[in-house]
Amino acid sequence: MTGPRRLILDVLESADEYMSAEQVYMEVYRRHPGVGIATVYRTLQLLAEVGTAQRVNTGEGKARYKLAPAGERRQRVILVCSNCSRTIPVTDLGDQDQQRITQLEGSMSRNTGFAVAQSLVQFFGTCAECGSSAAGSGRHGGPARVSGTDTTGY
Amino acid sequence: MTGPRRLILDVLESADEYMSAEQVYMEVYRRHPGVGIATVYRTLQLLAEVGTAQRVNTGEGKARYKLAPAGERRQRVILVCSNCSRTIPVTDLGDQDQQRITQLEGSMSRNTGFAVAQSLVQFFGTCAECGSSAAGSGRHGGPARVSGTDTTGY
DNA sequence: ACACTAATGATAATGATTATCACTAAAGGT
DNA sequence: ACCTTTAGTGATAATCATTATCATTAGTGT
Repeated sequence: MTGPRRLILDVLESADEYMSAEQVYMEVYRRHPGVGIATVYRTLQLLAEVGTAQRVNTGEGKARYKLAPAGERRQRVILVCSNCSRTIPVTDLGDQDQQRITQLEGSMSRNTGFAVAQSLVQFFGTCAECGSSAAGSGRHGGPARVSGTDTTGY
Repeated sequence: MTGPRRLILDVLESADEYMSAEQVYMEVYRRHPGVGIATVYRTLQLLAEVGTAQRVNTGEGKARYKLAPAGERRQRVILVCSNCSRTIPVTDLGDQDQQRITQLEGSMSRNTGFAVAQSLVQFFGTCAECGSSAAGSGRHGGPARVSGTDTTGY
């Protein structure tokens, strides 16, 4: 664990949204100029391989990274706002929702023989802020919590 | 509807998997050299905008396209094999599975205020062929059907 | 035939990512 | 301490997918 790597890890730790490599680099640069962007890319790739970071592709033409939650989450759910292009990780998925994904996984495995190792569920649409505040293209909010008791089952 | 566009559409029609822009171009070229790759990109983008084609990002660093099914499917499920890198669209999702996704959408909307317009569920893992045949990196099979009565509910 | 527009093909330009390469710092052996 | 090896680094060139540019062409209506 070298200096630059530690720094990049810290930057990821202090973020709650998915960050692009460039965003990571800018923050790294702000805290300690002199670290090359190549190292950022290398380290992000390394972290993703090792499983420390998660990598997603939201369709912007670049990858985004986030620190993997402690409990080794195989199932990731993210909301991608088509308006402000925020990428909101759903950090605390409710039991019911988690089960739904697990059931989907089982269904795939059963019906197609595909052995699922990881799941990525992406919802595209309009985030709460963009939905209420007419339009605009601002930047706002934090990660989403979705747990809670889902009495309706819907 | 011009010649090149017709041709590109035909190519997409005759494929059952998601194709990269380059794959489309190669097939277009095979059938009728002279069509530029720029036109392929332009047309794919157009088709995706209009909703005729679906565009997904599997994490390879390039987009893949497939003709959108007739019934305007908002919910897409694809299996991405980490071994042979096949991208298998799940064309015929069972009612139960479809409902599960709809329920997930509802859950998001209810808990975070995010208005879901489209869903993309990606499962990463090992496809049946790669799973059984030890390893290797071949190319095989067609699209997956997942309907059928799911008695276990799992 | 004539002007007008949308579409095309070739190619340059861009943006994200990866590869190369010389250099440094840490680690090990002697 | 000295030499060797190795992993990691920063700068930068190279690559890959995609988009923009631009002159040319194919239609279309007059």
